[in-house]
Amino acid sequence: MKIEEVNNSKKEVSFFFFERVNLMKIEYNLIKTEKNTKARLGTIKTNYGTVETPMFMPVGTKATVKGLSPEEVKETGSAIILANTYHLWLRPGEDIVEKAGGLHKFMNYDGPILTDSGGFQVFSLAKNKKKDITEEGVHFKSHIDGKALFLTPEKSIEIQNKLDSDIAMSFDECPPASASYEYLKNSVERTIRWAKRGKETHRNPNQSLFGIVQGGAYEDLRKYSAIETVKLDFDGYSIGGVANDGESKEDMYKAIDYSIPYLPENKVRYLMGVGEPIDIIEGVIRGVDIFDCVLPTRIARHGQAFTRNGKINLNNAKYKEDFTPIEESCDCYACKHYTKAYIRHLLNTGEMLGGRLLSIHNIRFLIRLTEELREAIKEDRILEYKEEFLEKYH
RNA sequence: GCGGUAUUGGUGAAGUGGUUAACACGCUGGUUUGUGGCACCAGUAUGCAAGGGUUCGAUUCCCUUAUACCGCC
Repeated sequence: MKIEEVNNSKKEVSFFFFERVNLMKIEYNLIKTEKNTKARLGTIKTNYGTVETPMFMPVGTKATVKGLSPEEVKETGSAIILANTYHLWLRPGEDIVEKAGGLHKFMNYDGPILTDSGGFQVFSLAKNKKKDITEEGVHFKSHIDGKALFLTPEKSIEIQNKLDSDIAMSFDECPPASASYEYLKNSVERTIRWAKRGKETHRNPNQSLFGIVQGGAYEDLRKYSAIETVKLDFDGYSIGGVANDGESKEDMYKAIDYSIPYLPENKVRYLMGVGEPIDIIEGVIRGVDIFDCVLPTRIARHGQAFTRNGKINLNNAKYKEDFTPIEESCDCYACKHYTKAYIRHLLNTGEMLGGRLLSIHNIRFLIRLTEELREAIKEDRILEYKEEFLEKYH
C-alpha cells in the first residue's frame, strides 16, 4: 500500500467526521411474528443505522466494552452497545461527555448507544450497604470514594440527555428477587411515578426513552406495571428486575410471560440483563426483541468461552496441548487465528490478550445466536431451533 | 579427615513433646445474567531427609546414616 493510500484510508475511518444518518427517535418496524410462538422479527431504525432484531447488545459500562476497541466490537456484528449513566456521571461526568460532542464522539463509536439509567446500580452497588430509597429519589454512597450521592429520576434523565445516547432508560427501582409482594407492590407504583417524572424531564429530541416494567414474578404486578407504564407512552419498553440475586429461571420466564401481553406490538421490547444463551432463546420465543448482558465479556476475562456444547473453561489443563480453535465452526477473529492452547497460555500467564480474544469470541457467539434466531423466525422453525440448540448445549 | 549449621508439600516458608502441620505462591476445579469484578469460591503434605531409640505420645529430644552449606587441617 502506498503512503497516499494509507492516508486516504485513514481519512475514511476518522470518526471525528462521522455524522448521524438521521435526527430522530428510534422507529421499530415489526416484520413478522413466528407462526408457533411470540417470537418477532423486526428492525430498529436509529440515528446511526438500522439494526435487525432479535439482537444482543454488549455492555460497555464506562463507555468501553472492556478490552475491545469500537472497531473490534463492530467486527463481531454487534449493533447497539450499552453504557451506564451512573458510572459516566461519576467519571468523567456528563458535562465532559457533552463537551466532547456526546458519547458517540467521546468514545469514537458510530453505532447506536443505549444508556442504562443507574437504577440497577442502586441495587447492585449498594447491595448490603446503606441506601435510602425515598419518593424523591435514592440516597446512596459512591463506590469510588464513599461520597454521598442522590440520584433522582430527573437527574438520571438529565445526565442521559447530555450523554446523548440513542436510547435512554427510565430510572427505576430494581428490587431483589427476594423482595416480598408488599414491597414489590409499592416499588412498582413508585417506579411508575418515577417513569412519569423522567418522561416529563426528558428534553433530547433525538433520543428515545424507554419505560421499565417491574413486578417480580407476580402476574398481577407485572400486568399492572406494564399497563401503567404503557399509558405513559414510551418509545420502547423493557422488562427489568430479572436475573437478579439467584432468581430461578422459572421466575424469569414468568416475569416475561406476565409482561409481554400488555406491551404494544409496534414498540421494541427489551429484556434487561439477559444473558445466558438459553435465556436469550426463551426470551425471543416469548416475544423479546433485544437483550444485553455482561456475561460474554465478564466470563471472557475469567477464562470461559461459550461454545455450541456449552461453556468451556480455557484455564483448564486439558487445553494445554489443544492446538485447535475454540470452535471450528466459529467465524470470529479469535477462532480464525488462534488455538485453545495459545489462549490458555495467555490466560495462564495473565496476558491481556487472552481476555480480549475470549471477549470477541463470546460476543460473536451471542450475535451469531441472534442471527440464527432471526433465520429461524423467518422459517417458522424456532421451536425446532431451540430443540437442536439444547441437544448440544449443556 | 575434623568441627559447626541445616534438611517441613511443586515453590517460599511458619510451627509445636499431645486433637485436623499456619500463611503465601503455584497447581486443579468451580462461580459469574441492566459490570464495585484480570474478581471471587473451593480443593491441594496420612506427613515434617532415611533408619533406630527415649516417651503414654515425637515433625519437635537423643543416636546413626545421607545430602547441602560454612569453617579448620
